[in-house]
Amino acid sequence: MQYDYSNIIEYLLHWFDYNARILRWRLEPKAYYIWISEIMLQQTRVEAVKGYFDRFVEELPDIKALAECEEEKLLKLWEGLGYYNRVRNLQKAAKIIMSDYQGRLPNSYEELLKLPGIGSYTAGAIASNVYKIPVPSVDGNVLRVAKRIAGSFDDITKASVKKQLENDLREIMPKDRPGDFNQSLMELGAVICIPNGKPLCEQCPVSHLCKAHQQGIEMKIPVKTPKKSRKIEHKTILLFEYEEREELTNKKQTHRMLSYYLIQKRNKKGLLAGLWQLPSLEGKKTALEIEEYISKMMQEQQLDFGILVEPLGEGKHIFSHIEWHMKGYRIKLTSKDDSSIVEIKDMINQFLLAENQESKEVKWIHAKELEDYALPSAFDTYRGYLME
DNA sequence: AATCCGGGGTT
DNA sequence: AACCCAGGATT
Repeated sequence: MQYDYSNIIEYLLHWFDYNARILRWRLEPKAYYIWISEIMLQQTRVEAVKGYFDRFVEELPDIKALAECEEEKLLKLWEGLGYYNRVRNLQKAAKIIMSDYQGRLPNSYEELLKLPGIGSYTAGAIASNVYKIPVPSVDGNVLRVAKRIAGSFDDITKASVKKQLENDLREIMPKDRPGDFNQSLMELGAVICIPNGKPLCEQCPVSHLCKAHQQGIEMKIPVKTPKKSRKIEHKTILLFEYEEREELTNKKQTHRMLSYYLIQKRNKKGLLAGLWQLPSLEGKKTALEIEEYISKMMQEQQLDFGILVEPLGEGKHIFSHIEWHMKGYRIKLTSKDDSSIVEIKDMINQFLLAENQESKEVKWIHAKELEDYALPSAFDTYRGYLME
């Protein structure tokens, strides 16, 4: 054992009894709720999860409902939470649970670990909280808290350091309240022994046992190797628009114009997998390049449409590991003859295929229909240009 | 062991 | 602008 943490248990549990935040999955700690919350909480703050959790379990109240949910609806429920593989794995696991585990979450650490989306942290969290199994669940909070208490300069980005801590904690888990002990470590990390800024050691129930506090080196721990800098990608966002005349029976108006916009399904793998996007091109194109591009394409498709290219300004979106620097254009298509929107749609589809992009589903929608499709916030700069 | 995968709040 | 978050899967 590298460090003996057994002295902190009683203080942390007592502190937790009086200071635990009130969270829905704590009030009603069903296996399904614990599972869903733990997946949502991966790399995501409690405050961000609350609303998503309530909506999710209302729409999908049990494992069966989750297993049977349409992917489109699932992604919409997850839209904005990020790391979308989490929700795909959630459903994969739900299907496995329905077919192999009689619809109930497995009740051992090892079996939980086999399910997609469940690693050592989540398996420990479910096992200890739902089934009272004395196993640790080590996340970023626990690593920070533990290393400060031990006064250790171990690099917590190393997998070996996490494994060592898991082993040390496994030996001293309180048999009566393993779940509460795990939660108390995380709660302390989230509220007192915080990641950004100075920890609130005056309020800490274990400051008298904390090596970092004794030596005044709280801010020097934990040690982490810096992350790789973000890569910058330049993109051109295309807002294809087409107006159609809608006849009205209304006496005051005989008709009105309705706008269609083009959205496109993203690849099944990679960034924002399976979500929708506005069609885009690599690099920042000029308006002239866009016009030439489409003219050429119309010739090849032997269709003649009027086009109007309007610059929509620049936008930026920052992911954790990539930056998108975007330039947008509205491309308004106007019919010169009786050609239907079907032909235009085909033309655009061909256009996108011809540009050596993967074959992706495209859809013409009204602005209002956007609420049915998961269009991530990376496109917020241009979302506002969609009008009814 | 590195790299990929979001989005938003803090400092 | 940099850092981090109730991490896991893939390479």
